[in-house]
Amino acid sequence: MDAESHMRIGALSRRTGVSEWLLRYYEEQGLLHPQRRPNGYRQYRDSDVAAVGHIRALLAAGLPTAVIAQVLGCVHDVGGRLVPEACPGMVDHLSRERARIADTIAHLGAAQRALDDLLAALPSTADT
DNA sequence: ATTCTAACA
DNA sequence: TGTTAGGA
Repeated sequence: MDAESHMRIGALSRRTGVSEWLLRYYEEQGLLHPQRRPNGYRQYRDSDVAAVGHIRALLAAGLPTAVIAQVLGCVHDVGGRLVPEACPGMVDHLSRERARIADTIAHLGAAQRALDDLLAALPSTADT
């Protein structure tokens, strides 16, 4: 019932929907560490399919690749779930990152309201 | 056919 | 980013 436990870049690309180009980029950034075959081809493990999913999730969270590399090293995959593992400060670091984003949103909201006030006070636009 | 690295218009 | 060259 087990699918191929190893695959080359093309197969991983199809299984994840992530381009080969991006897959190589992830490796450059230290997010994936495929083994190499004698011929130099990258050999990915079945678990890399899930790993790519995690990478995309972390990327969607706005984390820089350097941080993602750290996080991946502090996490243990249990049935698709990311479980923190012996890396004190990681969850805290992520929480502070979250707080920083909330702060940025607050500032943007204030800027938006200020612009709304400005626009409301401006003469109506009647061009033609 | 597939992948690899490197380099270019 | 893409693409192409030149190999293995």
